[in-house]
Amino acid sequence: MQLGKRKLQILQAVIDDYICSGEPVGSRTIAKKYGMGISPATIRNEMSDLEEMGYLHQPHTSAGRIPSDKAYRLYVDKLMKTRMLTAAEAEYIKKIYEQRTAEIEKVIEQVAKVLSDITNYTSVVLGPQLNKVLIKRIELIPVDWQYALLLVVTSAGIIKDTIIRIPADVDSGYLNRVSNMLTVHYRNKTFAEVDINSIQDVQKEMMRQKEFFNSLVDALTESIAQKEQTEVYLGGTTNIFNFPEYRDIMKARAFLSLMEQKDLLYSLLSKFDKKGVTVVIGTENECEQMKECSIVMTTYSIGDKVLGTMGLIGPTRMEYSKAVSVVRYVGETVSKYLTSLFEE
Amino acid sequence: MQLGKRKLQILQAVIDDYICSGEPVGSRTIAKKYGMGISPATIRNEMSDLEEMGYLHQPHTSAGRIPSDKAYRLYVDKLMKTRMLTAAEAEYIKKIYEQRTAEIEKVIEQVAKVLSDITNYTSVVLGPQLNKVLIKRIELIPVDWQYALLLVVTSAGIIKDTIIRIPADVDSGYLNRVSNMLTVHYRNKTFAEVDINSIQDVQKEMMRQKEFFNSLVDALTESIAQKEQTEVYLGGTTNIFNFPEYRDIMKARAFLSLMEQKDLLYSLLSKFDKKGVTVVIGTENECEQMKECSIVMTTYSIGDKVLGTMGLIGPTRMEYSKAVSVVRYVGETVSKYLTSLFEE
DNA sequence: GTTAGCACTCTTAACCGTTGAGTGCTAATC
DNA sequence: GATTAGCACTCAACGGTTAAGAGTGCTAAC
Repeated sequence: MQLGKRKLQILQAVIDDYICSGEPVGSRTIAKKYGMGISPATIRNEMSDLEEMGYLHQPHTSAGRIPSDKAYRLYVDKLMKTRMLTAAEAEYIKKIYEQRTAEIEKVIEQVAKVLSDITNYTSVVLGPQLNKVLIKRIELIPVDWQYALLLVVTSAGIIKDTIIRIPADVDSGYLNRVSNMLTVHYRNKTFAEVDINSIQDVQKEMMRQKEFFNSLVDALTESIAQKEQTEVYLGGTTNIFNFPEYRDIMKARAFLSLMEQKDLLYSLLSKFDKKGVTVVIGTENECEQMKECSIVMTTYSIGDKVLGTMGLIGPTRMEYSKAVSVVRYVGETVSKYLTSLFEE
Repeated sequence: MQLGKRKLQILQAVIDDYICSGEPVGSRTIAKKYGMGISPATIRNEMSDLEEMGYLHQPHTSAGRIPSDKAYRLYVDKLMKTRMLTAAEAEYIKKIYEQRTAEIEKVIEQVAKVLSDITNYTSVVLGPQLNKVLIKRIELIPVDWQYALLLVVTSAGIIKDTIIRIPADVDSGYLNRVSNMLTVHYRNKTFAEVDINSIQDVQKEMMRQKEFFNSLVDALTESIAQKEQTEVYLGGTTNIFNFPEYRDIMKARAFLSLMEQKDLLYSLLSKFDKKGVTVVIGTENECEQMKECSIVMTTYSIGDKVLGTMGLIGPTRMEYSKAVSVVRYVGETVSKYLTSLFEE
């Protein structure tokens, strides 16, 4: 069976209505609200066809219809009208850049807040992925006789700092020499290329403090691993309570528990690293607990290096047009902002 | 009317039972479970007295009794048996110190997680309050031609770092001189003493870069303000769903929204800065939204300088003995750990 | 002072008819 | 042949009634 123009119109009407009401949509409602000069009976016939084709389904015999994930997919790909941001939205988004901070983490944090505030969905932003940036300088700064600060400056302006213990008999001249050596060695490499073997090369050159070098290696590798894992910023997690489908305590709980599992979120979202906006609808999600949610995601970058992922999570009956336009706009402007900050 | 020994026994039985069941406790239950050789009828009489005295109340005529906040207060102050930690609990708490990190924030984060995991309540830990530590050194480290890292090393080993913009014509020698000057000026002062006026003294000495100095002042003051406000670490926020009294979606939502308001939490909890464990029960809370919750809090310190606050939030029918013993133990051991790390 | 007995209260769960929204089918209409 | 009015049918939701159960308070006996 073909999807004629009228079927598409009706499908769109059902989706639009369901997205905003959350209640199954009946033929009468469509005839009245989206009146296109046909009677409820005709609409019923069409809807029956649409159900057979897998675009709609009924929760029970005497209820209206609900769009399936397949319908949302069609909607997002073909039917949806791209929506412009309102002036108020654009204005609100500017908040991100107002503080003019040079710390990428602060920007990201603000992005999470703004995304969820504007859309009333839950926002997730992954921190910059270190494996995609280049190391520019490594520095060891003595803090006191016991500790030093290990500073890694990258091409994205990200400064990864860890405090490490230093042996008592190490002086700042020595730390300086080590810093220089590390910098020479790793300049313009990625974190992935910083492997232990190559560090042992350096170690050979600097036999004097074997033990110290080991702890340095530990700190470097651990700090990379750590950062890679868990930098997940959330916004508006309690927004989920706005949706009647989450009135059920068990569902709300499952959702919020999922949001607490940062590592799971990270592994789910870090996959989407292609540019542009990606929409994952309900059962398209691989993760079992997300089968009733949709994700609208994009990436952010400095220049053309993709740094991380940002997006929205909500029920499958999401206002896709709004979500997509907001996510796209924020993703693009954040990338521009970061590029202007860090790209020479 | 006096609280005789038997009344206390009965009150304790009601509290114990209610804490673990969450259901109003009837006279029969007490006679059976906590049998002290008296009949339900006698217990009824005693309970009636206890109600008159304000220790118990009934949700409705034909229901059992529920302890009032006054009863919990008595329980916590007099009745409660101090409980030892189990071996498993003590073992689990060791996790905090295993990573042997020298970063206080990492420790705090781990504390929040461990507290909530062990107790199944929601944990709140306030980050170290900068106004209580002494500045040891201020350093400006050039990152690239545009940015420098402003590093403040304190007596608590806390390193506050902010990236600031520097003018193009500033060289590293100049930054060094400024660092030294700031360090000399502020060594052994608290953040509260770093005020703009005194900074302007320094500015006079360093007229060459007025503009730069202003941005430095901004960065310093803002970074202090920022840190003071919002360093709140949470653990186990969804634990609240374990309690039947939070089956009600509106209650759960109110609780979780409260937990999202970090600044409110901060202002609520930062008041408790005396040593030892503090318990605030239900309506004893000043904050309206917390009138149905209890807080069990303590402080953590380095040496004898109190740094911050940590604790648990749960329903008023909290397992106080467990909560208090866990919070006390964690507070003490964390303080010891931090002291061993940072105190010379 | 304590307790058995009993009437009373109030919540909770189950049951059941009613209502209303919405469908699918059929037959008439355009 | 597509469209539509009409109608019987289905099913969730709502409200009212009832029965069960938990617990009390009171009274009278121990």
